[in-house]
Amino acid sequence: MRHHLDQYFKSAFTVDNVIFGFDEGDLKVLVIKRLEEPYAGHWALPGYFVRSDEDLDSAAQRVLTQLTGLTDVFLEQAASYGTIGRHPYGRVITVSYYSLVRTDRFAPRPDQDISEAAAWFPLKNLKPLAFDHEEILRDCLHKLRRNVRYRPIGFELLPPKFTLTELQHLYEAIWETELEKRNFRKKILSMNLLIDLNEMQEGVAHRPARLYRFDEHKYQNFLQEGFIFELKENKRKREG
Amino acid sequence: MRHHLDQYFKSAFTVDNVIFGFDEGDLKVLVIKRLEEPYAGHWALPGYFVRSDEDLDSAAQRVLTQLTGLTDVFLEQAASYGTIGRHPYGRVITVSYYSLVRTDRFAPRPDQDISEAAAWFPLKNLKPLAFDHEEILRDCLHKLRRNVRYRPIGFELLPPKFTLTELQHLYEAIWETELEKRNFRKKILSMNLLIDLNEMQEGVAHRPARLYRFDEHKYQNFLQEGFIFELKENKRKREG
DNA sequence: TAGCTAGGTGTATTTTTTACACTATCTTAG
DNA sequence: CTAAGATAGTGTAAAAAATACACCTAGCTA
Repeated sequence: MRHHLDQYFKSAFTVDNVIFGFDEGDLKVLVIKRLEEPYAGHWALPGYFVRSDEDLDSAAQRVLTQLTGLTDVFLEQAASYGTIGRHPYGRVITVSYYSLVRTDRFAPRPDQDISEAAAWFPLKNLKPLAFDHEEILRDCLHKLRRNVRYRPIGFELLPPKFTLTELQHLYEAIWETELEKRNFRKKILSMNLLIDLNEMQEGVAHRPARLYRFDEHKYQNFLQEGFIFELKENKRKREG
Repeated sequence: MRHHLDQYFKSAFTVDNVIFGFDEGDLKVLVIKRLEEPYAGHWALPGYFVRSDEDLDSAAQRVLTQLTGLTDVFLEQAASYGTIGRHPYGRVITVSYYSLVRTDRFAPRPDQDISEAAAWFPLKNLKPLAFDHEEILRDCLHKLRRNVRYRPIGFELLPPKFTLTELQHLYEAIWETELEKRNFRKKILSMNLLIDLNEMQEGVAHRPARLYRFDEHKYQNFLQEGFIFELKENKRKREG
C-alpha cells in the first residue's frame, strides 16, 4: 500500500445530464431507457461514468454529444449527489449538468451501448426515473426557473427567429404561469436584448407576427452580469 | 474482477469549505495551514476526504465542526471540481461548500490532525492557496455576491442584534460598493424582514442606533422564495 | 456649551410596474 | 365580397418603487 490515503481511492463518479427542451408550448426533458444494470429497462437521465482521462465538463459534454449529436449547446454544472446508498455497485457520486437544447435541432441518436431508446418527457406527468434521478431533475428544474429570472438562458430553447408571443409562452411554460402580454413586451423590449429582424411570420391563419432574434453580444453580457426579469402573473388568469 | 465497471472505482473525493466571516467591516475567509502532504505547510481551504460511510453534506459539516466547533451555521453546496491533474495522488474530485459564520462565534479549534493553524484572511490581498483553492474561493465569492441579492443569507454573518448601519456595511463589503443610507433603510425595512427590538446600542461615542434582529419566519420564507435586493451604489461616491 | 459623529427622517422627482382597453392585419367561411 | 375569427400589437392612466439630496436628532467629548 502506497499510502494511508489509498483507502479513499475506491469510489467512482458519474455525470448526469438534465436536458431541457421546449416544444408545443411544453417544457420537456430528454430521458433514455437504460440497457445496462442496474435499472436496466428503466427510464433515466442520460449519464455515464467519468473516465480517468477526462475532466468532469468533458464527460458531461461527451454524454450529451453521444446522445444528441449536438456540440454547441448550453451546458452548465448544477449540483452533486453523494448519498451513501444511491448506487448498488458501490460508492458513486454523480455531478448533474443541465442543458438547454432546441428540440428541432435534436437528432435522435441514442447511443446503442447505453440506451435502447431516448424520448422527450413533458415535465408535467413525469414517469418514474432510475436512481435518484427524479430528485436531480427536480433540483435542476428549480435552478432553471431561478436562473431564467436573472439570465437570458431561456433563449437557448427557441429557434433563431422567434416571435414575442413564442418567447412569452416559453417563460410561461418554465414558470407555469400566465403573463400579461403588454407588460411582457414592454419589459423584454426595454432590455435591448432583442433585434427586430423586420421579417414576418408566414403561413399562419391570422395577422403574422414580427420576428426577432437575440443580440449575441448583449446575451453574453447578460449571462455574466445578469438582469432581473420578473413580472406579476396575469391577475385575471390567476384568480380564474 | 466482479464487473467491467470496477475500472471506474478507483477515485476519491473530498469536500472543501469556503467559510466566510464578516469582521471589522471586512469580508474574510477561514483558511488553514496544512500538516499533511501534498501542500504541507501551505495555506488551504479546510477540507478532507469523504469517508465511505458518510454522505457529502455530512462530510462538509464534519470538517466545519472539527475546525470551528460550530454546528448550526449556514452551509450549502456550491460546485464540483474534477480537473484531471488537480491532485498529485490520483483522481480526486472535490465538492465545495460555502458557509457563513459570525466571527465572534468562531472558537478557534484547529484540528491537530489536519492543520497546524487556522486564520481569517481578508478577501482583499489574499495569499496563495494550495490546489485549485483560489479558483474555488473565487467561484464561491461570486456565488455569495449573487445569492445575497436574492436571498437574505447575509444575515448569517451578523450578530443576533445589529444596527441598520452594520447591515449596510455588510452589503457594502460583499459587493465592494457604497450604498445610499436613506434608500438602503427604506428598502430593507419595507421587506418586513427585520424586527425592531426597541433597544439601543450602548457604549458608542455618538447617538446610539436602534437594534434589530431578523424575523426567523420571514427569513426561512425568503430563503425558499427569494427576493430582490438591489440598489444603485451611491452616485457621489461612485464618481468621487 | 460647542462641536463632532453617526443616527435617523421628509420629500420632490423620476422611473418602472401594473392593469386594462383598444386598434390592426391576416385567413377562412359563407 | 364580407363577416367572423384569431392573434398581433399599441396607448395610457394610476400606482408603486427607486433615486437624490437636504435636513434634523441625540449622545459623547473637549
